[in-house]
Parts: sequence; C-alpha cells; structure tokens
Amino acid sequence: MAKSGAPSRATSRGSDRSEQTRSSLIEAALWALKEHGYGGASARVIAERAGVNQGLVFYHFGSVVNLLLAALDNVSTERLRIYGSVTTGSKSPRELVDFAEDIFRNDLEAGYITVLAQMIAGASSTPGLGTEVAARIAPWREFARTAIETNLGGSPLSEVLPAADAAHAVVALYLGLEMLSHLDGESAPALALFDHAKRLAALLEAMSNPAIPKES
Amino acid sequence: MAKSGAPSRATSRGSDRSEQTRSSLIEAALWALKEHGYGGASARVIAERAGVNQGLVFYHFGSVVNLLLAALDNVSTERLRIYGSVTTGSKSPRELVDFAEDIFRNDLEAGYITVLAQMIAGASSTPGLGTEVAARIAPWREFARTAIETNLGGSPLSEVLPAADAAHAVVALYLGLEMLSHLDGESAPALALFDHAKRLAALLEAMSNPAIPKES
DNA sequence: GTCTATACTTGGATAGAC
DNA sequence: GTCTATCCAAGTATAGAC
Repeated sequence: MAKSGAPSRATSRGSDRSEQTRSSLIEAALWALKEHGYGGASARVIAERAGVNQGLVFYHFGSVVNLLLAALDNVSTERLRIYGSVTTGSKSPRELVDFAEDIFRNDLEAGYITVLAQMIAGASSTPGLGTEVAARIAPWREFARTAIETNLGGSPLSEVLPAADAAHAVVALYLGLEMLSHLDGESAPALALFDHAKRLAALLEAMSNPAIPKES
Repeated sequence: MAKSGAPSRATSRGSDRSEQTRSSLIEAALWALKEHGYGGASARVIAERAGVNQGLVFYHFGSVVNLLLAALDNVSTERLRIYGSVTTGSKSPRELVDFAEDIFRNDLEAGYITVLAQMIAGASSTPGLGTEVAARIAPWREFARTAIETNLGGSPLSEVLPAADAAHAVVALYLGLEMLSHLDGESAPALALFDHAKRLAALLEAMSNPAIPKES
C-alpha cells in the first residue's frame, strides 16, 4: 500500500508538496479576485502570483472556477471560525450596530466582501456558478439572520421587520457598500452610516424605555 | 465639401446606416450585460446578437469597453428622462417609499440595475474603467440624494441621517438587492422589504404627528 | 466612410514527461 | 502522483477591401 513516488517524507496525507501548491494557489486566487476582480482572475495570473506552472490549476482543481470556489470555501470557513464564536449573547440595538460595524470594517479590510461580490457578479458570466456560490455563502447569510434573531427577537422592531428580511437587507447593504467603496476608492461614506445607525439605535432604545435611566 | 461615397440619402448626419449599426450594437451590448454579465459581454457575442460583423465594434466604438460605456450612457439618459420629471413635489415618508419601490421594480425589470452592477463589478477587472463608470452613474446618485433631500429635508430624520448619507445607503441597497435577486433567481425577498419599509414609514409618520388623524 | 477578412494575444485545458 | 510543454478556442484589434 505504499503511496507512490517519493518515499522520503510520507507523513502528511496527500504529499505536502501537493498541499503546498494547493494552498499557494488558493492564496493567489484570493489575491487575484481582490486585485483584479473575477474577470482578471485567470489561471495564468493566479499561477504566476503563486509561482507555479499554470497547468497546475487544472491538475489540482480541474478548472479555474473550481479553484475560485475552493478559495471562497476557505474564506467562508475562516470567516465563520472568527465570527461564529462571537455570535452568542443578547445585545442591545446599539451593541448590535457596533458588532455589525466591527464585522464590516474587518471584512472590508480583509477583502472578504470584495471576494464575495466578485464571485456573485462573476456568476452571471459563468453558467452554473450561481448555485455554487449561493450554497457557499448561505452560512454567511444564516449567520446574519441568527445574529439579528437572537439579539432583536424580543424587540418590537422584530414585529414589523422579520429577522430573515432584515438579514437579507443587511447582507445586500454590505455588498452594495463594498461595491461603492471599491468604485469610489474610499470607504468613509460607508463607515459614516454606522455612526448614524448607532445614533438611531440609541434613539430606538430611548423610545422603548422612555424614562428608565438605570436598572442595572 | 461633398461628404464622400454614397450620394443617395445624405439627409441624417453620419449616414443612417452607421447610426443603425451603432444603435443595434448598443442594444446588443445591453442585452449581453444583462444576460451574460460583464465577463460574457465580448465583441463577438455582442456583434452576433446585433447581426453585424465583429470588427464593427472597434470601428464604431474603438473598443469593447467603450461600447459598454456608450450603452451605460444610453441607460443613464433614458433613466433620467423617465424619472427626472417625477422628482418634484414634497412627499410623506410613506409616499417616498412607494416612489422608491416603483423605481426599484421598474429598474429591476428593465435590467438597469443589472447593467449598473455588472459595470461596477467589471471595473475591478479593467484598469481605468472605474472612474468612467463613476462619472456616468453620478447623476443616478445625485437623483437619489435630491429625492431624499427635497422630500425629507424638513423631517426630524434628516437631523440624524443626512440626505447624502441616506442616498449612499439607498443606492448601495439597490445594488446589493439586485445582486442577491439575480443570484437567488427571485426578487420576492427584496420586494418584501418595501412592504416593511412602508409599515415603518407609516409608524414614523404616526409618531411625528401623534394624534392628528385628519387635517385636510 | 463603412465594413470584412485576417493577424495577433490571451486564456483554458490536456497529452505526455518525470 | 506531480508537473511541464503544447494545443486549441476565444477575444481584441487592424489592415485592407468595397
């Protein structure tokens, strides 16, 4: 049952040489998506960035699209690993906005939303890609829904605006803000919105508890 | 100073043969953007749809990107021609949401937002395209700002949320909702949001005028 | 001035080397 | 099993025909 060629270091499964090229290709794919968008994320560009032969994209992933999906998979799991643990605990509207801002800033800086937006937009150009992308970002959307649900579930706001619809709006807003930020080359207008949202949330809290300054 | 070749019908400037191919190319370009996205809007695909030789794209527009920008120009002017006249008149928040919904439904159906989103996303792949697109959609954004400004300028909401920032959010939301609608193949969740928004607007109105059922 | 046939470039994919 | 050299298709652009 000996694996095959090189007998030297058969420790990690799948030969760590293979694993190395795979991961460097994935990293390069993410870079390409952020830097050159979906249209500029070609096998050649990605391979050059990774410092490997262009054909390896197809050997390891079968197609460029599959590589991009694998990259998206990586981002998704990494993202959920970071934020998944923070989702617990009931928050006030203001704290929830703070939380949302943290995530947005972080995602924006890391380029996660760029990757997401480019993959969604690119799905229009590549038959069959849409459902794949949709499946992969379903956890993102579910995370948003849960965060809103568990933190505003009891609030009167949830009566007039169901968590599922609110989450849909939030995700859409994230996407749109990213695209405009990217287009304009500045994220200030997007970030300003969170300040306003915080003020609105504070107002909302004040209205819910009209005259209860402290209750510990 | 005779123009040149065909003397037969020199009525419309630029020879109407030329004008005809130009307009059919623009129409085909819009179709391609909606149907196949930025990445699928190639000279060959567009020309085939228009029923003309592929080289004409470059003769008439210089490059594919220029053709796409011309198409975006067409959409922009058409859109402003339709909505520009409706912008006047002060509306209540509820009426404003109604107005926004009308525009969104119309734009979505016509595919205008798709074209917009694809061009913005595609700008990441094509150097220099970003500024061109930004310049062309500036009127769209200005229109949103003005509509909010003139209709909610006096409202207490404008104190905590400036019209410029609100417009930014609205445009971003439009873009994001379109992308998700396109991805999921359904626009119901997006449209549901307008119902909620209408209810919220009604609530807002009721809160502003606590106990004035009629004043005619 | 308008259009077509052709040249050139880039990108996806695989047959075959190691 | 891993990778490279090579092939083929698609895309942009232009030289030259009408």
